[in-house]
Parts: sequence; structure tokens; C-alpha cells
Amino acid sequence: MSAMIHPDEIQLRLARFPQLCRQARLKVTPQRSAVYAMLAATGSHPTPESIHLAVREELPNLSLATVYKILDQFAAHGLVHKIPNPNQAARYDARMDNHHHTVCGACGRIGDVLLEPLHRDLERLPALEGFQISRVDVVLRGLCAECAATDRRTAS
Amino acid sequence: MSAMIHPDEIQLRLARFPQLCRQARLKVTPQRSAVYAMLAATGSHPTPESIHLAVREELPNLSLATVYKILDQFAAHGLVHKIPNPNQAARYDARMDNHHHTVCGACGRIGDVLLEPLHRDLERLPALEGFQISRVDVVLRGLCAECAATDRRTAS
DNA sequence: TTAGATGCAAATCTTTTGCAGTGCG
DNA sequence: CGCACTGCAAAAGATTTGCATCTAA
Repeated sequence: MSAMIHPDEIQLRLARFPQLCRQARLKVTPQRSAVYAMLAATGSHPTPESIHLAVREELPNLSLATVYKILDQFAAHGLVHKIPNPNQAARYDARMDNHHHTVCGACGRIGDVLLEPLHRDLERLPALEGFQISRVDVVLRGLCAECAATDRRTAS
Repeated sequence: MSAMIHPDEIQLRLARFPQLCRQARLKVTPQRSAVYAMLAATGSHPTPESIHLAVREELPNLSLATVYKILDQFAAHGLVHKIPNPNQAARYDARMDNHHHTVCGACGRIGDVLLEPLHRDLERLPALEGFQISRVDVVLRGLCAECAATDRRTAS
């Protein structure tokens, strides 16, 4: 379930970064570059905490508060995707296509699912009564294949 | 968008409450009854805080921690539905049919949307790779009809 | 040059926990 | 009567904020 990312894809994202910042009127700082690079390179969905930990190896003075600020700005300007997580640290990723998430209730792992057709269907729902959709978040909760297997074995 | 609830529907839910508790092996306490009654009677999606405030008029000693415990248990046993809200207090409702939510980015109001067909479609997605769905949360973010109108008027 | 960014520490907000006392079944 | 429940206060996270200092453009 955890996506492996093509080196080419990473390069593509990094190359686009300065331009994305300019569009968002954000200055290109070492901190922002490092955070973005870390996110662009991973297929996992790290928390601000773990992003901080990882980027700190390169920028030892980077503060957690700054990571939060940077992630918020990135999310607000559409550079990254924020996955709010009930009563736990939020998760972030740098994929910006329309994809959604599976959350395993046992191991907590977050996976990606493509649900492209969903958006088209949703936009013409009469039940929306004039609501203008700007983002659709779909979270599928349950058990990932592995935990489901363990569960079956452990079941009383 | 905010649902008006039939008095009959409220009665139906309340009548079912003791039975639901027994199934969940939860004792029927005044606190639990009051919290459930409050949720069953409202079409809004109150926070633990506002539930506490409302129920306190009837049970002045009710503590917020208890409200949290009760809501968690209710949600765990399927008596109510928890809507986790990014970096804000969670919201709860007592409707347990398969419905989803719109969140207005301007006024914060939460509305209900019925997306019954969605579940059937999701369950047979190959992309899930063995993931067992137990709950689907769909959150449509954007602007409600009223805020969208205001927005258009206020736009630069 | 200067508006915007950063780092630190303290504050805030939501939710959880420990524990003694209480009450439902 | 016993175990589950409650209330209180204190703790635990996650995230935000104030402010002095820096730095990208």
C-alpha cells in the first residue's frame, strides 16, 4: 500500500518548488526547501513531528513551530496535502492529485486510493443545495490486509 | 442545510436507547441518557463542549471529562457518529445511517449529505488491495450556499 | 531596505488519565 | 454487593502565538 516514488517524479517536484513558492508569494528559505524535499521524497504520510526530526539532520536549528508554520502555508497554498487525523498528529503528503486515504484502525498506517470518478459524481448531487465543493476528503477506515490477517488469527 | 428532526423520530431514538445500551453492555445512567437525548433531539453537530453546556442545565454536576468518556463509548459502540474536525473540537450526531458531511470553510457550519450509492462502489475497488472498509467518512469542504453568496458580494 | 521568516518559550485548546467516591443492575 | 461509572483535578498531546532576531528578494 505504501507508494514507492520514482526518482524522476521527485526531481520533477523539486524543480517545480521555487516556482510554486513564487506563485504563493512565499520566500524560498532553506527550511521550506528542506521540508518540501523531505515530503516530495517520501511515499509515507509523516507527522509534523517526524518531518521535524528528519529535516533536523540537515538543519539542526529548525524548530518544530516553524515546521508547523511551513506545513500550514504549504497546505493553504496547495503545495501539499494535509490529512487531519482524529486526536492524533496530522499527516502530510506532497501528492496533489485527487487521491484519498485508507486508515488502518489496528496499525495506524495510511494508504492512498485513487477515486477520480468520485469528484465528478459528487459535484452534481442535488442534496448539496448550493454547497460549493472545494475539496473532497474521503477517509476509509478499517483494517489493512495484514492487520486483517492477524486479526483473523488472533480472534477469540 | 441544518436538518429539522421529526418529534416521532426523536421518540423512536430515545425509546431504543436502553436496548442499545444493553447491547453495548453499558449501564443506563442519567448522564448517558441525558447526553443521548440531547444528541437525538438536535439536527446540529455539537461539540463535546456544547453538549456539556446543554446537558448541564439538567445535570449541573456533569463533568466535561465524563461527556468525553460517554461520547467515546457511544461512538465505539455505534450509538452515535463522531466527526473529527481538523484542529478543532470533534462533532457528534446521533444519526447512524450512512450519511456524510459538508463543512463550510467560512462559517464552520456542518451539513448532512446522503451518499448511499458510494459505499457499494467503494467496496469493490481493486485499488484497496485487501483493505477491509469498516467506515467511510466523506467530508466535502467548501462554501455553503449562504457564505458563497456573501463571498461573491464581498469579493474584491 | 524591508516585509516576511525563523527560533524559542510560553500559552492555548482538546482530550485523556488517575483515583476516590457513587450508584446501576 | 460488585463492578462499572462519575467527578475532579491534573496531565498529556498537538498546535499556536508573541516577540526578538535574521534574511531573501
